[in-house]
Amino acid sequence: MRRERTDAARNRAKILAAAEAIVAAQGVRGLSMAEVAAAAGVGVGTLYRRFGDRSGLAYALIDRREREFQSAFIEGPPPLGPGADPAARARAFLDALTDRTVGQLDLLLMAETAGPFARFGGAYDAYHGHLSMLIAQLRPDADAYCLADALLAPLAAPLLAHRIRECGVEVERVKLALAALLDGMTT
Amino acid sequence: MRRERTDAARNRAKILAAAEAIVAAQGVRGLSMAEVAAAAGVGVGTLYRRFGDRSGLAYALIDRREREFQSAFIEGPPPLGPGADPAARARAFLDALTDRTVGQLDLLLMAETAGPFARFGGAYDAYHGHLSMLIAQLRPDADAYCLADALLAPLAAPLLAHRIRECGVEVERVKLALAALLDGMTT
DNA sequence: ACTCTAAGCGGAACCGATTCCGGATGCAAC
DNA sequence: GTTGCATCCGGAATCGGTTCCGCTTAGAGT
Repeated sequence: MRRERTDAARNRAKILAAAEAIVAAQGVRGLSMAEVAAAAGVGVGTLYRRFGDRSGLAYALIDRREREFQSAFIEGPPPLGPGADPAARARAFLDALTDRTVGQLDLLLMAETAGPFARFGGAYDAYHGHLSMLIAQLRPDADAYCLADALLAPLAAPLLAHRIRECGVEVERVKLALAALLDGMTT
Repeated sequence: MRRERTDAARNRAKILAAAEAIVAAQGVRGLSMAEVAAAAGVGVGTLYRRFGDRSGLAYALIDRREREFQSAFIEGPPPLGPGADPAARARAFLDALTDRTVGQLDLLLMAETAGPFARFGGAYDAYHGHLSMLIAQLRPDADAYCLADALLAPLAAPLLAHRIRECGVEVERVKLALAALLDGMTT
């Protein structure tokens, strides 16, 4: 694994900047690979080598925006970070994850085209690992691995988008329902 | 809403039969709109008028296969159908739904490309309505609507496919985890 | 400074989903 | 049996993601 060539790094930055600008101007719908390439002044091949595919590009944009969230629950202050008791941390984590998911809904919808795991795997695994650790502390006898999936699944972008945008469900209700499940599990 | 024209009905049947045959012969991967149209002896436009898009076609194939499941939990014998207590029905329902989801994984993956709701809405709504009714009986004070979503979400095809195929998780574990959540909710 | 090579580049070509629209056809009314 | 027309049909054209491959270049070694 050697260092990225300087021209490659420059192109990566140009592409991300161009993509960010297009999303800001036209929304996620307008984010076509050809257009991003043209705006960044590179060939489409370059986008694909760098990001794999359209979801990969979306994921890179998301990743950039939430680097700090990822570290907040790993090493930040309580209740998200270490220090609080596991139940409070889990609750805070699910609440925070709900908010950031709602905040990035369009990009997530685009990134999850091929399922949440194709490229989004990295971040999902981080969330899953964190939550299953907390659950294991709460209920050492339970299948923390599967339970973590079950608590994370309701935050899938397509479901949230549908309920919030089409059905008028409030974000708070979603948080409360998850918290209720978590409580039930703890008891 | 008038009756479907006879040539249209005939074409619908030819298309479904051709699609079924292609899936049987080459799997879901080989199911391209152009190929289905050619095999059915119709134009691609006909596929789109009938089924809307690729997911719509996949959904039609699924729907055809599980008509009986849909009625089993509405009017069949207990524990799935009416007669058993709500907790047992909910448990049986989730178990059965898990099995049929795993059984149709490839088609579901194809159908859910644009989120589980674009076209899959009909069936999802049926499941959701049924489960929330049961939950409302168990916990009249809870937000049955959101809780039903939360229990159904872990059965999303992309997640199940990933866990079962890539991570080697057993179907039974998934069922047990869901049952545990349900128990916690009931208590 | 020069050479060599792995890494990177651009954009044409490809592929499959989706749209469009002029022409054909079922069928209900007469 | 004929007519009127809403519905349906076919397939060419479009559109955008993805792949491919011959050319270019950064940068390590000499």
